[in-house]
Amino acid sequence: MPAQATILHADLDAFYASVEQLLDPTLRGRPIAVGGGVVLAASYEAKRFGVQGGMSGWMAKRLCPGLTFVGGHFREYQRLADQVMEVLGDFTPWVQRISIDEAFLDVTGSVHLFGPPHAIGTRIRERVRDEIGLPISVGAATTKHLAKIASQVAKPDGLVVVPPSREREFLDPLPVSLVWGIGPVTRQRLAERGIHTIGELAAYPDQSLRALLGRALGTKLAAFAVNHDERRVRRNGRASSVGAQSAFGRREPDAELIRAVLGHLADRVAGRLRASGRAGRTVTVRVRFPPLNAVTRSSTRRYPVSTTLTLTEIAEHLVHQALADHRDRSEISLLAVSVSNLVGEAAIQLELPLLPDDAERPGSREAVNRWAAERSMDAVRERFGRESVGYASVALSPRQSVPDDFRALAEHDL
DNA sequence: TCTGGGGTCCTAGGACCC
DNA sequence: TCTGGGGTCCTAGGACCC
Repeated sequence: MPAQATILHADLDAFYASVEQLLDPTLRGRPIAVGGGVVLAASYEAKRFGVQGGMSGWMAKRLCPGLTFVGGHFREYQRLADQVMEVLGDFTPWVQRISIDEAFLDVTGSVHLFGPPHAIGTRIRERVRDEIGLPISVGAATTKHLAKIASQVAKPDGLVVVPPSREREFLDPLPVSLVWGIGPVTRQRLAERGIHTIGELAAYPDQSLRALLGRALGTKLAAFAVNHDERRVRRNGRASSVGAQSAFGRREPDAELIRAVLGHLADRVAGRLRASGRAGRTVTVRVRFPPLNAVTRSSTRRYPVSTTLTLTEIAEHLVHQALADHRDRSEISLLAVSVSNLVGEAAIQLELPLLPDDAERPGSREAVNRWAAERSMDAVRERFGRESVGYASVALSPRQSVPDDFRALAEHDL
């Protein structure tokens, strides 16, 4: 029984951009960005100029005048990433995919088949390069967290193995921002205390850390500092919430706009819920007021929701509530709808007495009608495509909106 | 020319129950 | 007839991740 686990973190490099360069050889070696109005991904050649994901297109162009924007081949991203995950699965059944382009592998039991961590990492990188044509970085260590840091250090296109005896030596000089869970706000808060490196973080008293960052994060970081970290690689579970959002620039929040956008969002969300046989009791909306302040309103229902019409009505009510609380704001720039507190099919199909006609109550005539109408619409769409029937997609500055195929990449399994 | 979209987890206060 | 403590659920906001 091995006392120590061996965990790998495999992470495709500048994934979307690498796929574009794979598909079109004339793009190789050049600074490119996937996207347009906003940068969804940048190649390493572009990153050298400071171009980053999430950045607006004009800003990226200003940093890197030679930048080429390419339209996304979103289906290809999914297909190629799935192929990579299959390769990973050849080395161990213990693969935890954490996003489209990265995964943890527990290879503790694979060492007798494939050799030490360094050999496994090397073999994975060769196979992904030879069989799929993409660069991938790999980190290896005794915990997930450390393996992930190692792969970040390995990038681009590298392999870093942290031997168990040299963990402190490896970690201490690294910036705290490499620690999972430390973002800009926490990094700033730590910097104000003179903490910049992981070594300095480790030396900081646990109590003070908790006082500074709150119980959960403080405890987590304290545990991390002494390497008492979560190391179990779980296989992937199901999502616990489903949502959709749409940004549309500054608009006056008139009732018509709100109904149109929410109808569209609710359609996406409820459609995915029905497709996976789930429904959720809590409906949350988010309203963003320019430039970036957002408020949320939520409502937990007695019965789980999965029809577009019901979800739209609830969301509309919540949005109007939020707007009423912020009458001073004359414009909004984003609406979001999400459903949580999910339950499975069995819990949805409750038979209840058919008394008052409440659209949210399972078994009521109205609920059955809605459900049936939308299920038949789902069926038509399945055969003839999403656009064939149903809620007209909202014609809001279409150049700003992101294609459905791109949205699908970010969806978690329901 | 301002900043996309899909998620998870934590905190804090209040309601309510035992 | 005042007080207490714990647990659970809900709501709103926020940090963070990819």
